[in-house]
Amino acid sequence: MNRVKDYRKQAGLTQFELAQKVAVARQTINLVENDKYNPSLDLCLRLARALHTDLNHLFWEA
Amino acid sequence: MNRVKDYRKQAGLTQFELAQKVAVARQTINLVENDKYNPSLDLCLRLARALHTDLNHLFWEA
DNA sequence: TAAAGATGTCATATATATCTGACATATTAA
DNA sequence: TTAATATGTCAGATATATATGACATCTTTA
Repeated sequence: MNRVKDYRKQAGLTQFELAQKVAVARQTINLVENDKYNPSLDLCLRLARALHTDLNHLFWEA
Repeated sequence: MNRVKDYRKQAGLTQFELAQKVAVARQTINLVENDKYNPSLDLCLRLARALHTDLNHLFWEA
């Protein structure tokens, strides 16, 4: 239950546009948003920067 | 340049003990601490919980 | 000292993240 | 309604995270 989709929509980006920003395939964004797998830390960092937030906001639940 | 080693030492754990807590091999902890590769988000989350901290403290640099 | 424990590293094997290409459906715009 | 765009998903291929076993070095303790 990460917050990638929320932050992406708030940024007005499509899955494809976000994928380009972080240099992965669109399918990868789709799978991450739907918790279909487990992204690498490096991808998580790129997502957080592309969405102007940080790791905790995207992926941490207290 | 993550902070896993700092938090592990502060917790008084060896690489082997931390590895057991998060259910990976000792070598995996060693490689993560020395930035030899790119752990999965799931492992990052387990490390953060085992070390009583969060993703940003372990892996985020402003 | 010597022995035990901790760490760094290698080589090989396996599981899985990620890619490419494709197609179906849903949503939005002409 | 049609055309274009966005999303969800599948199958097959490749790259890489992680495991296992082993060994060397360094540090700590008996």
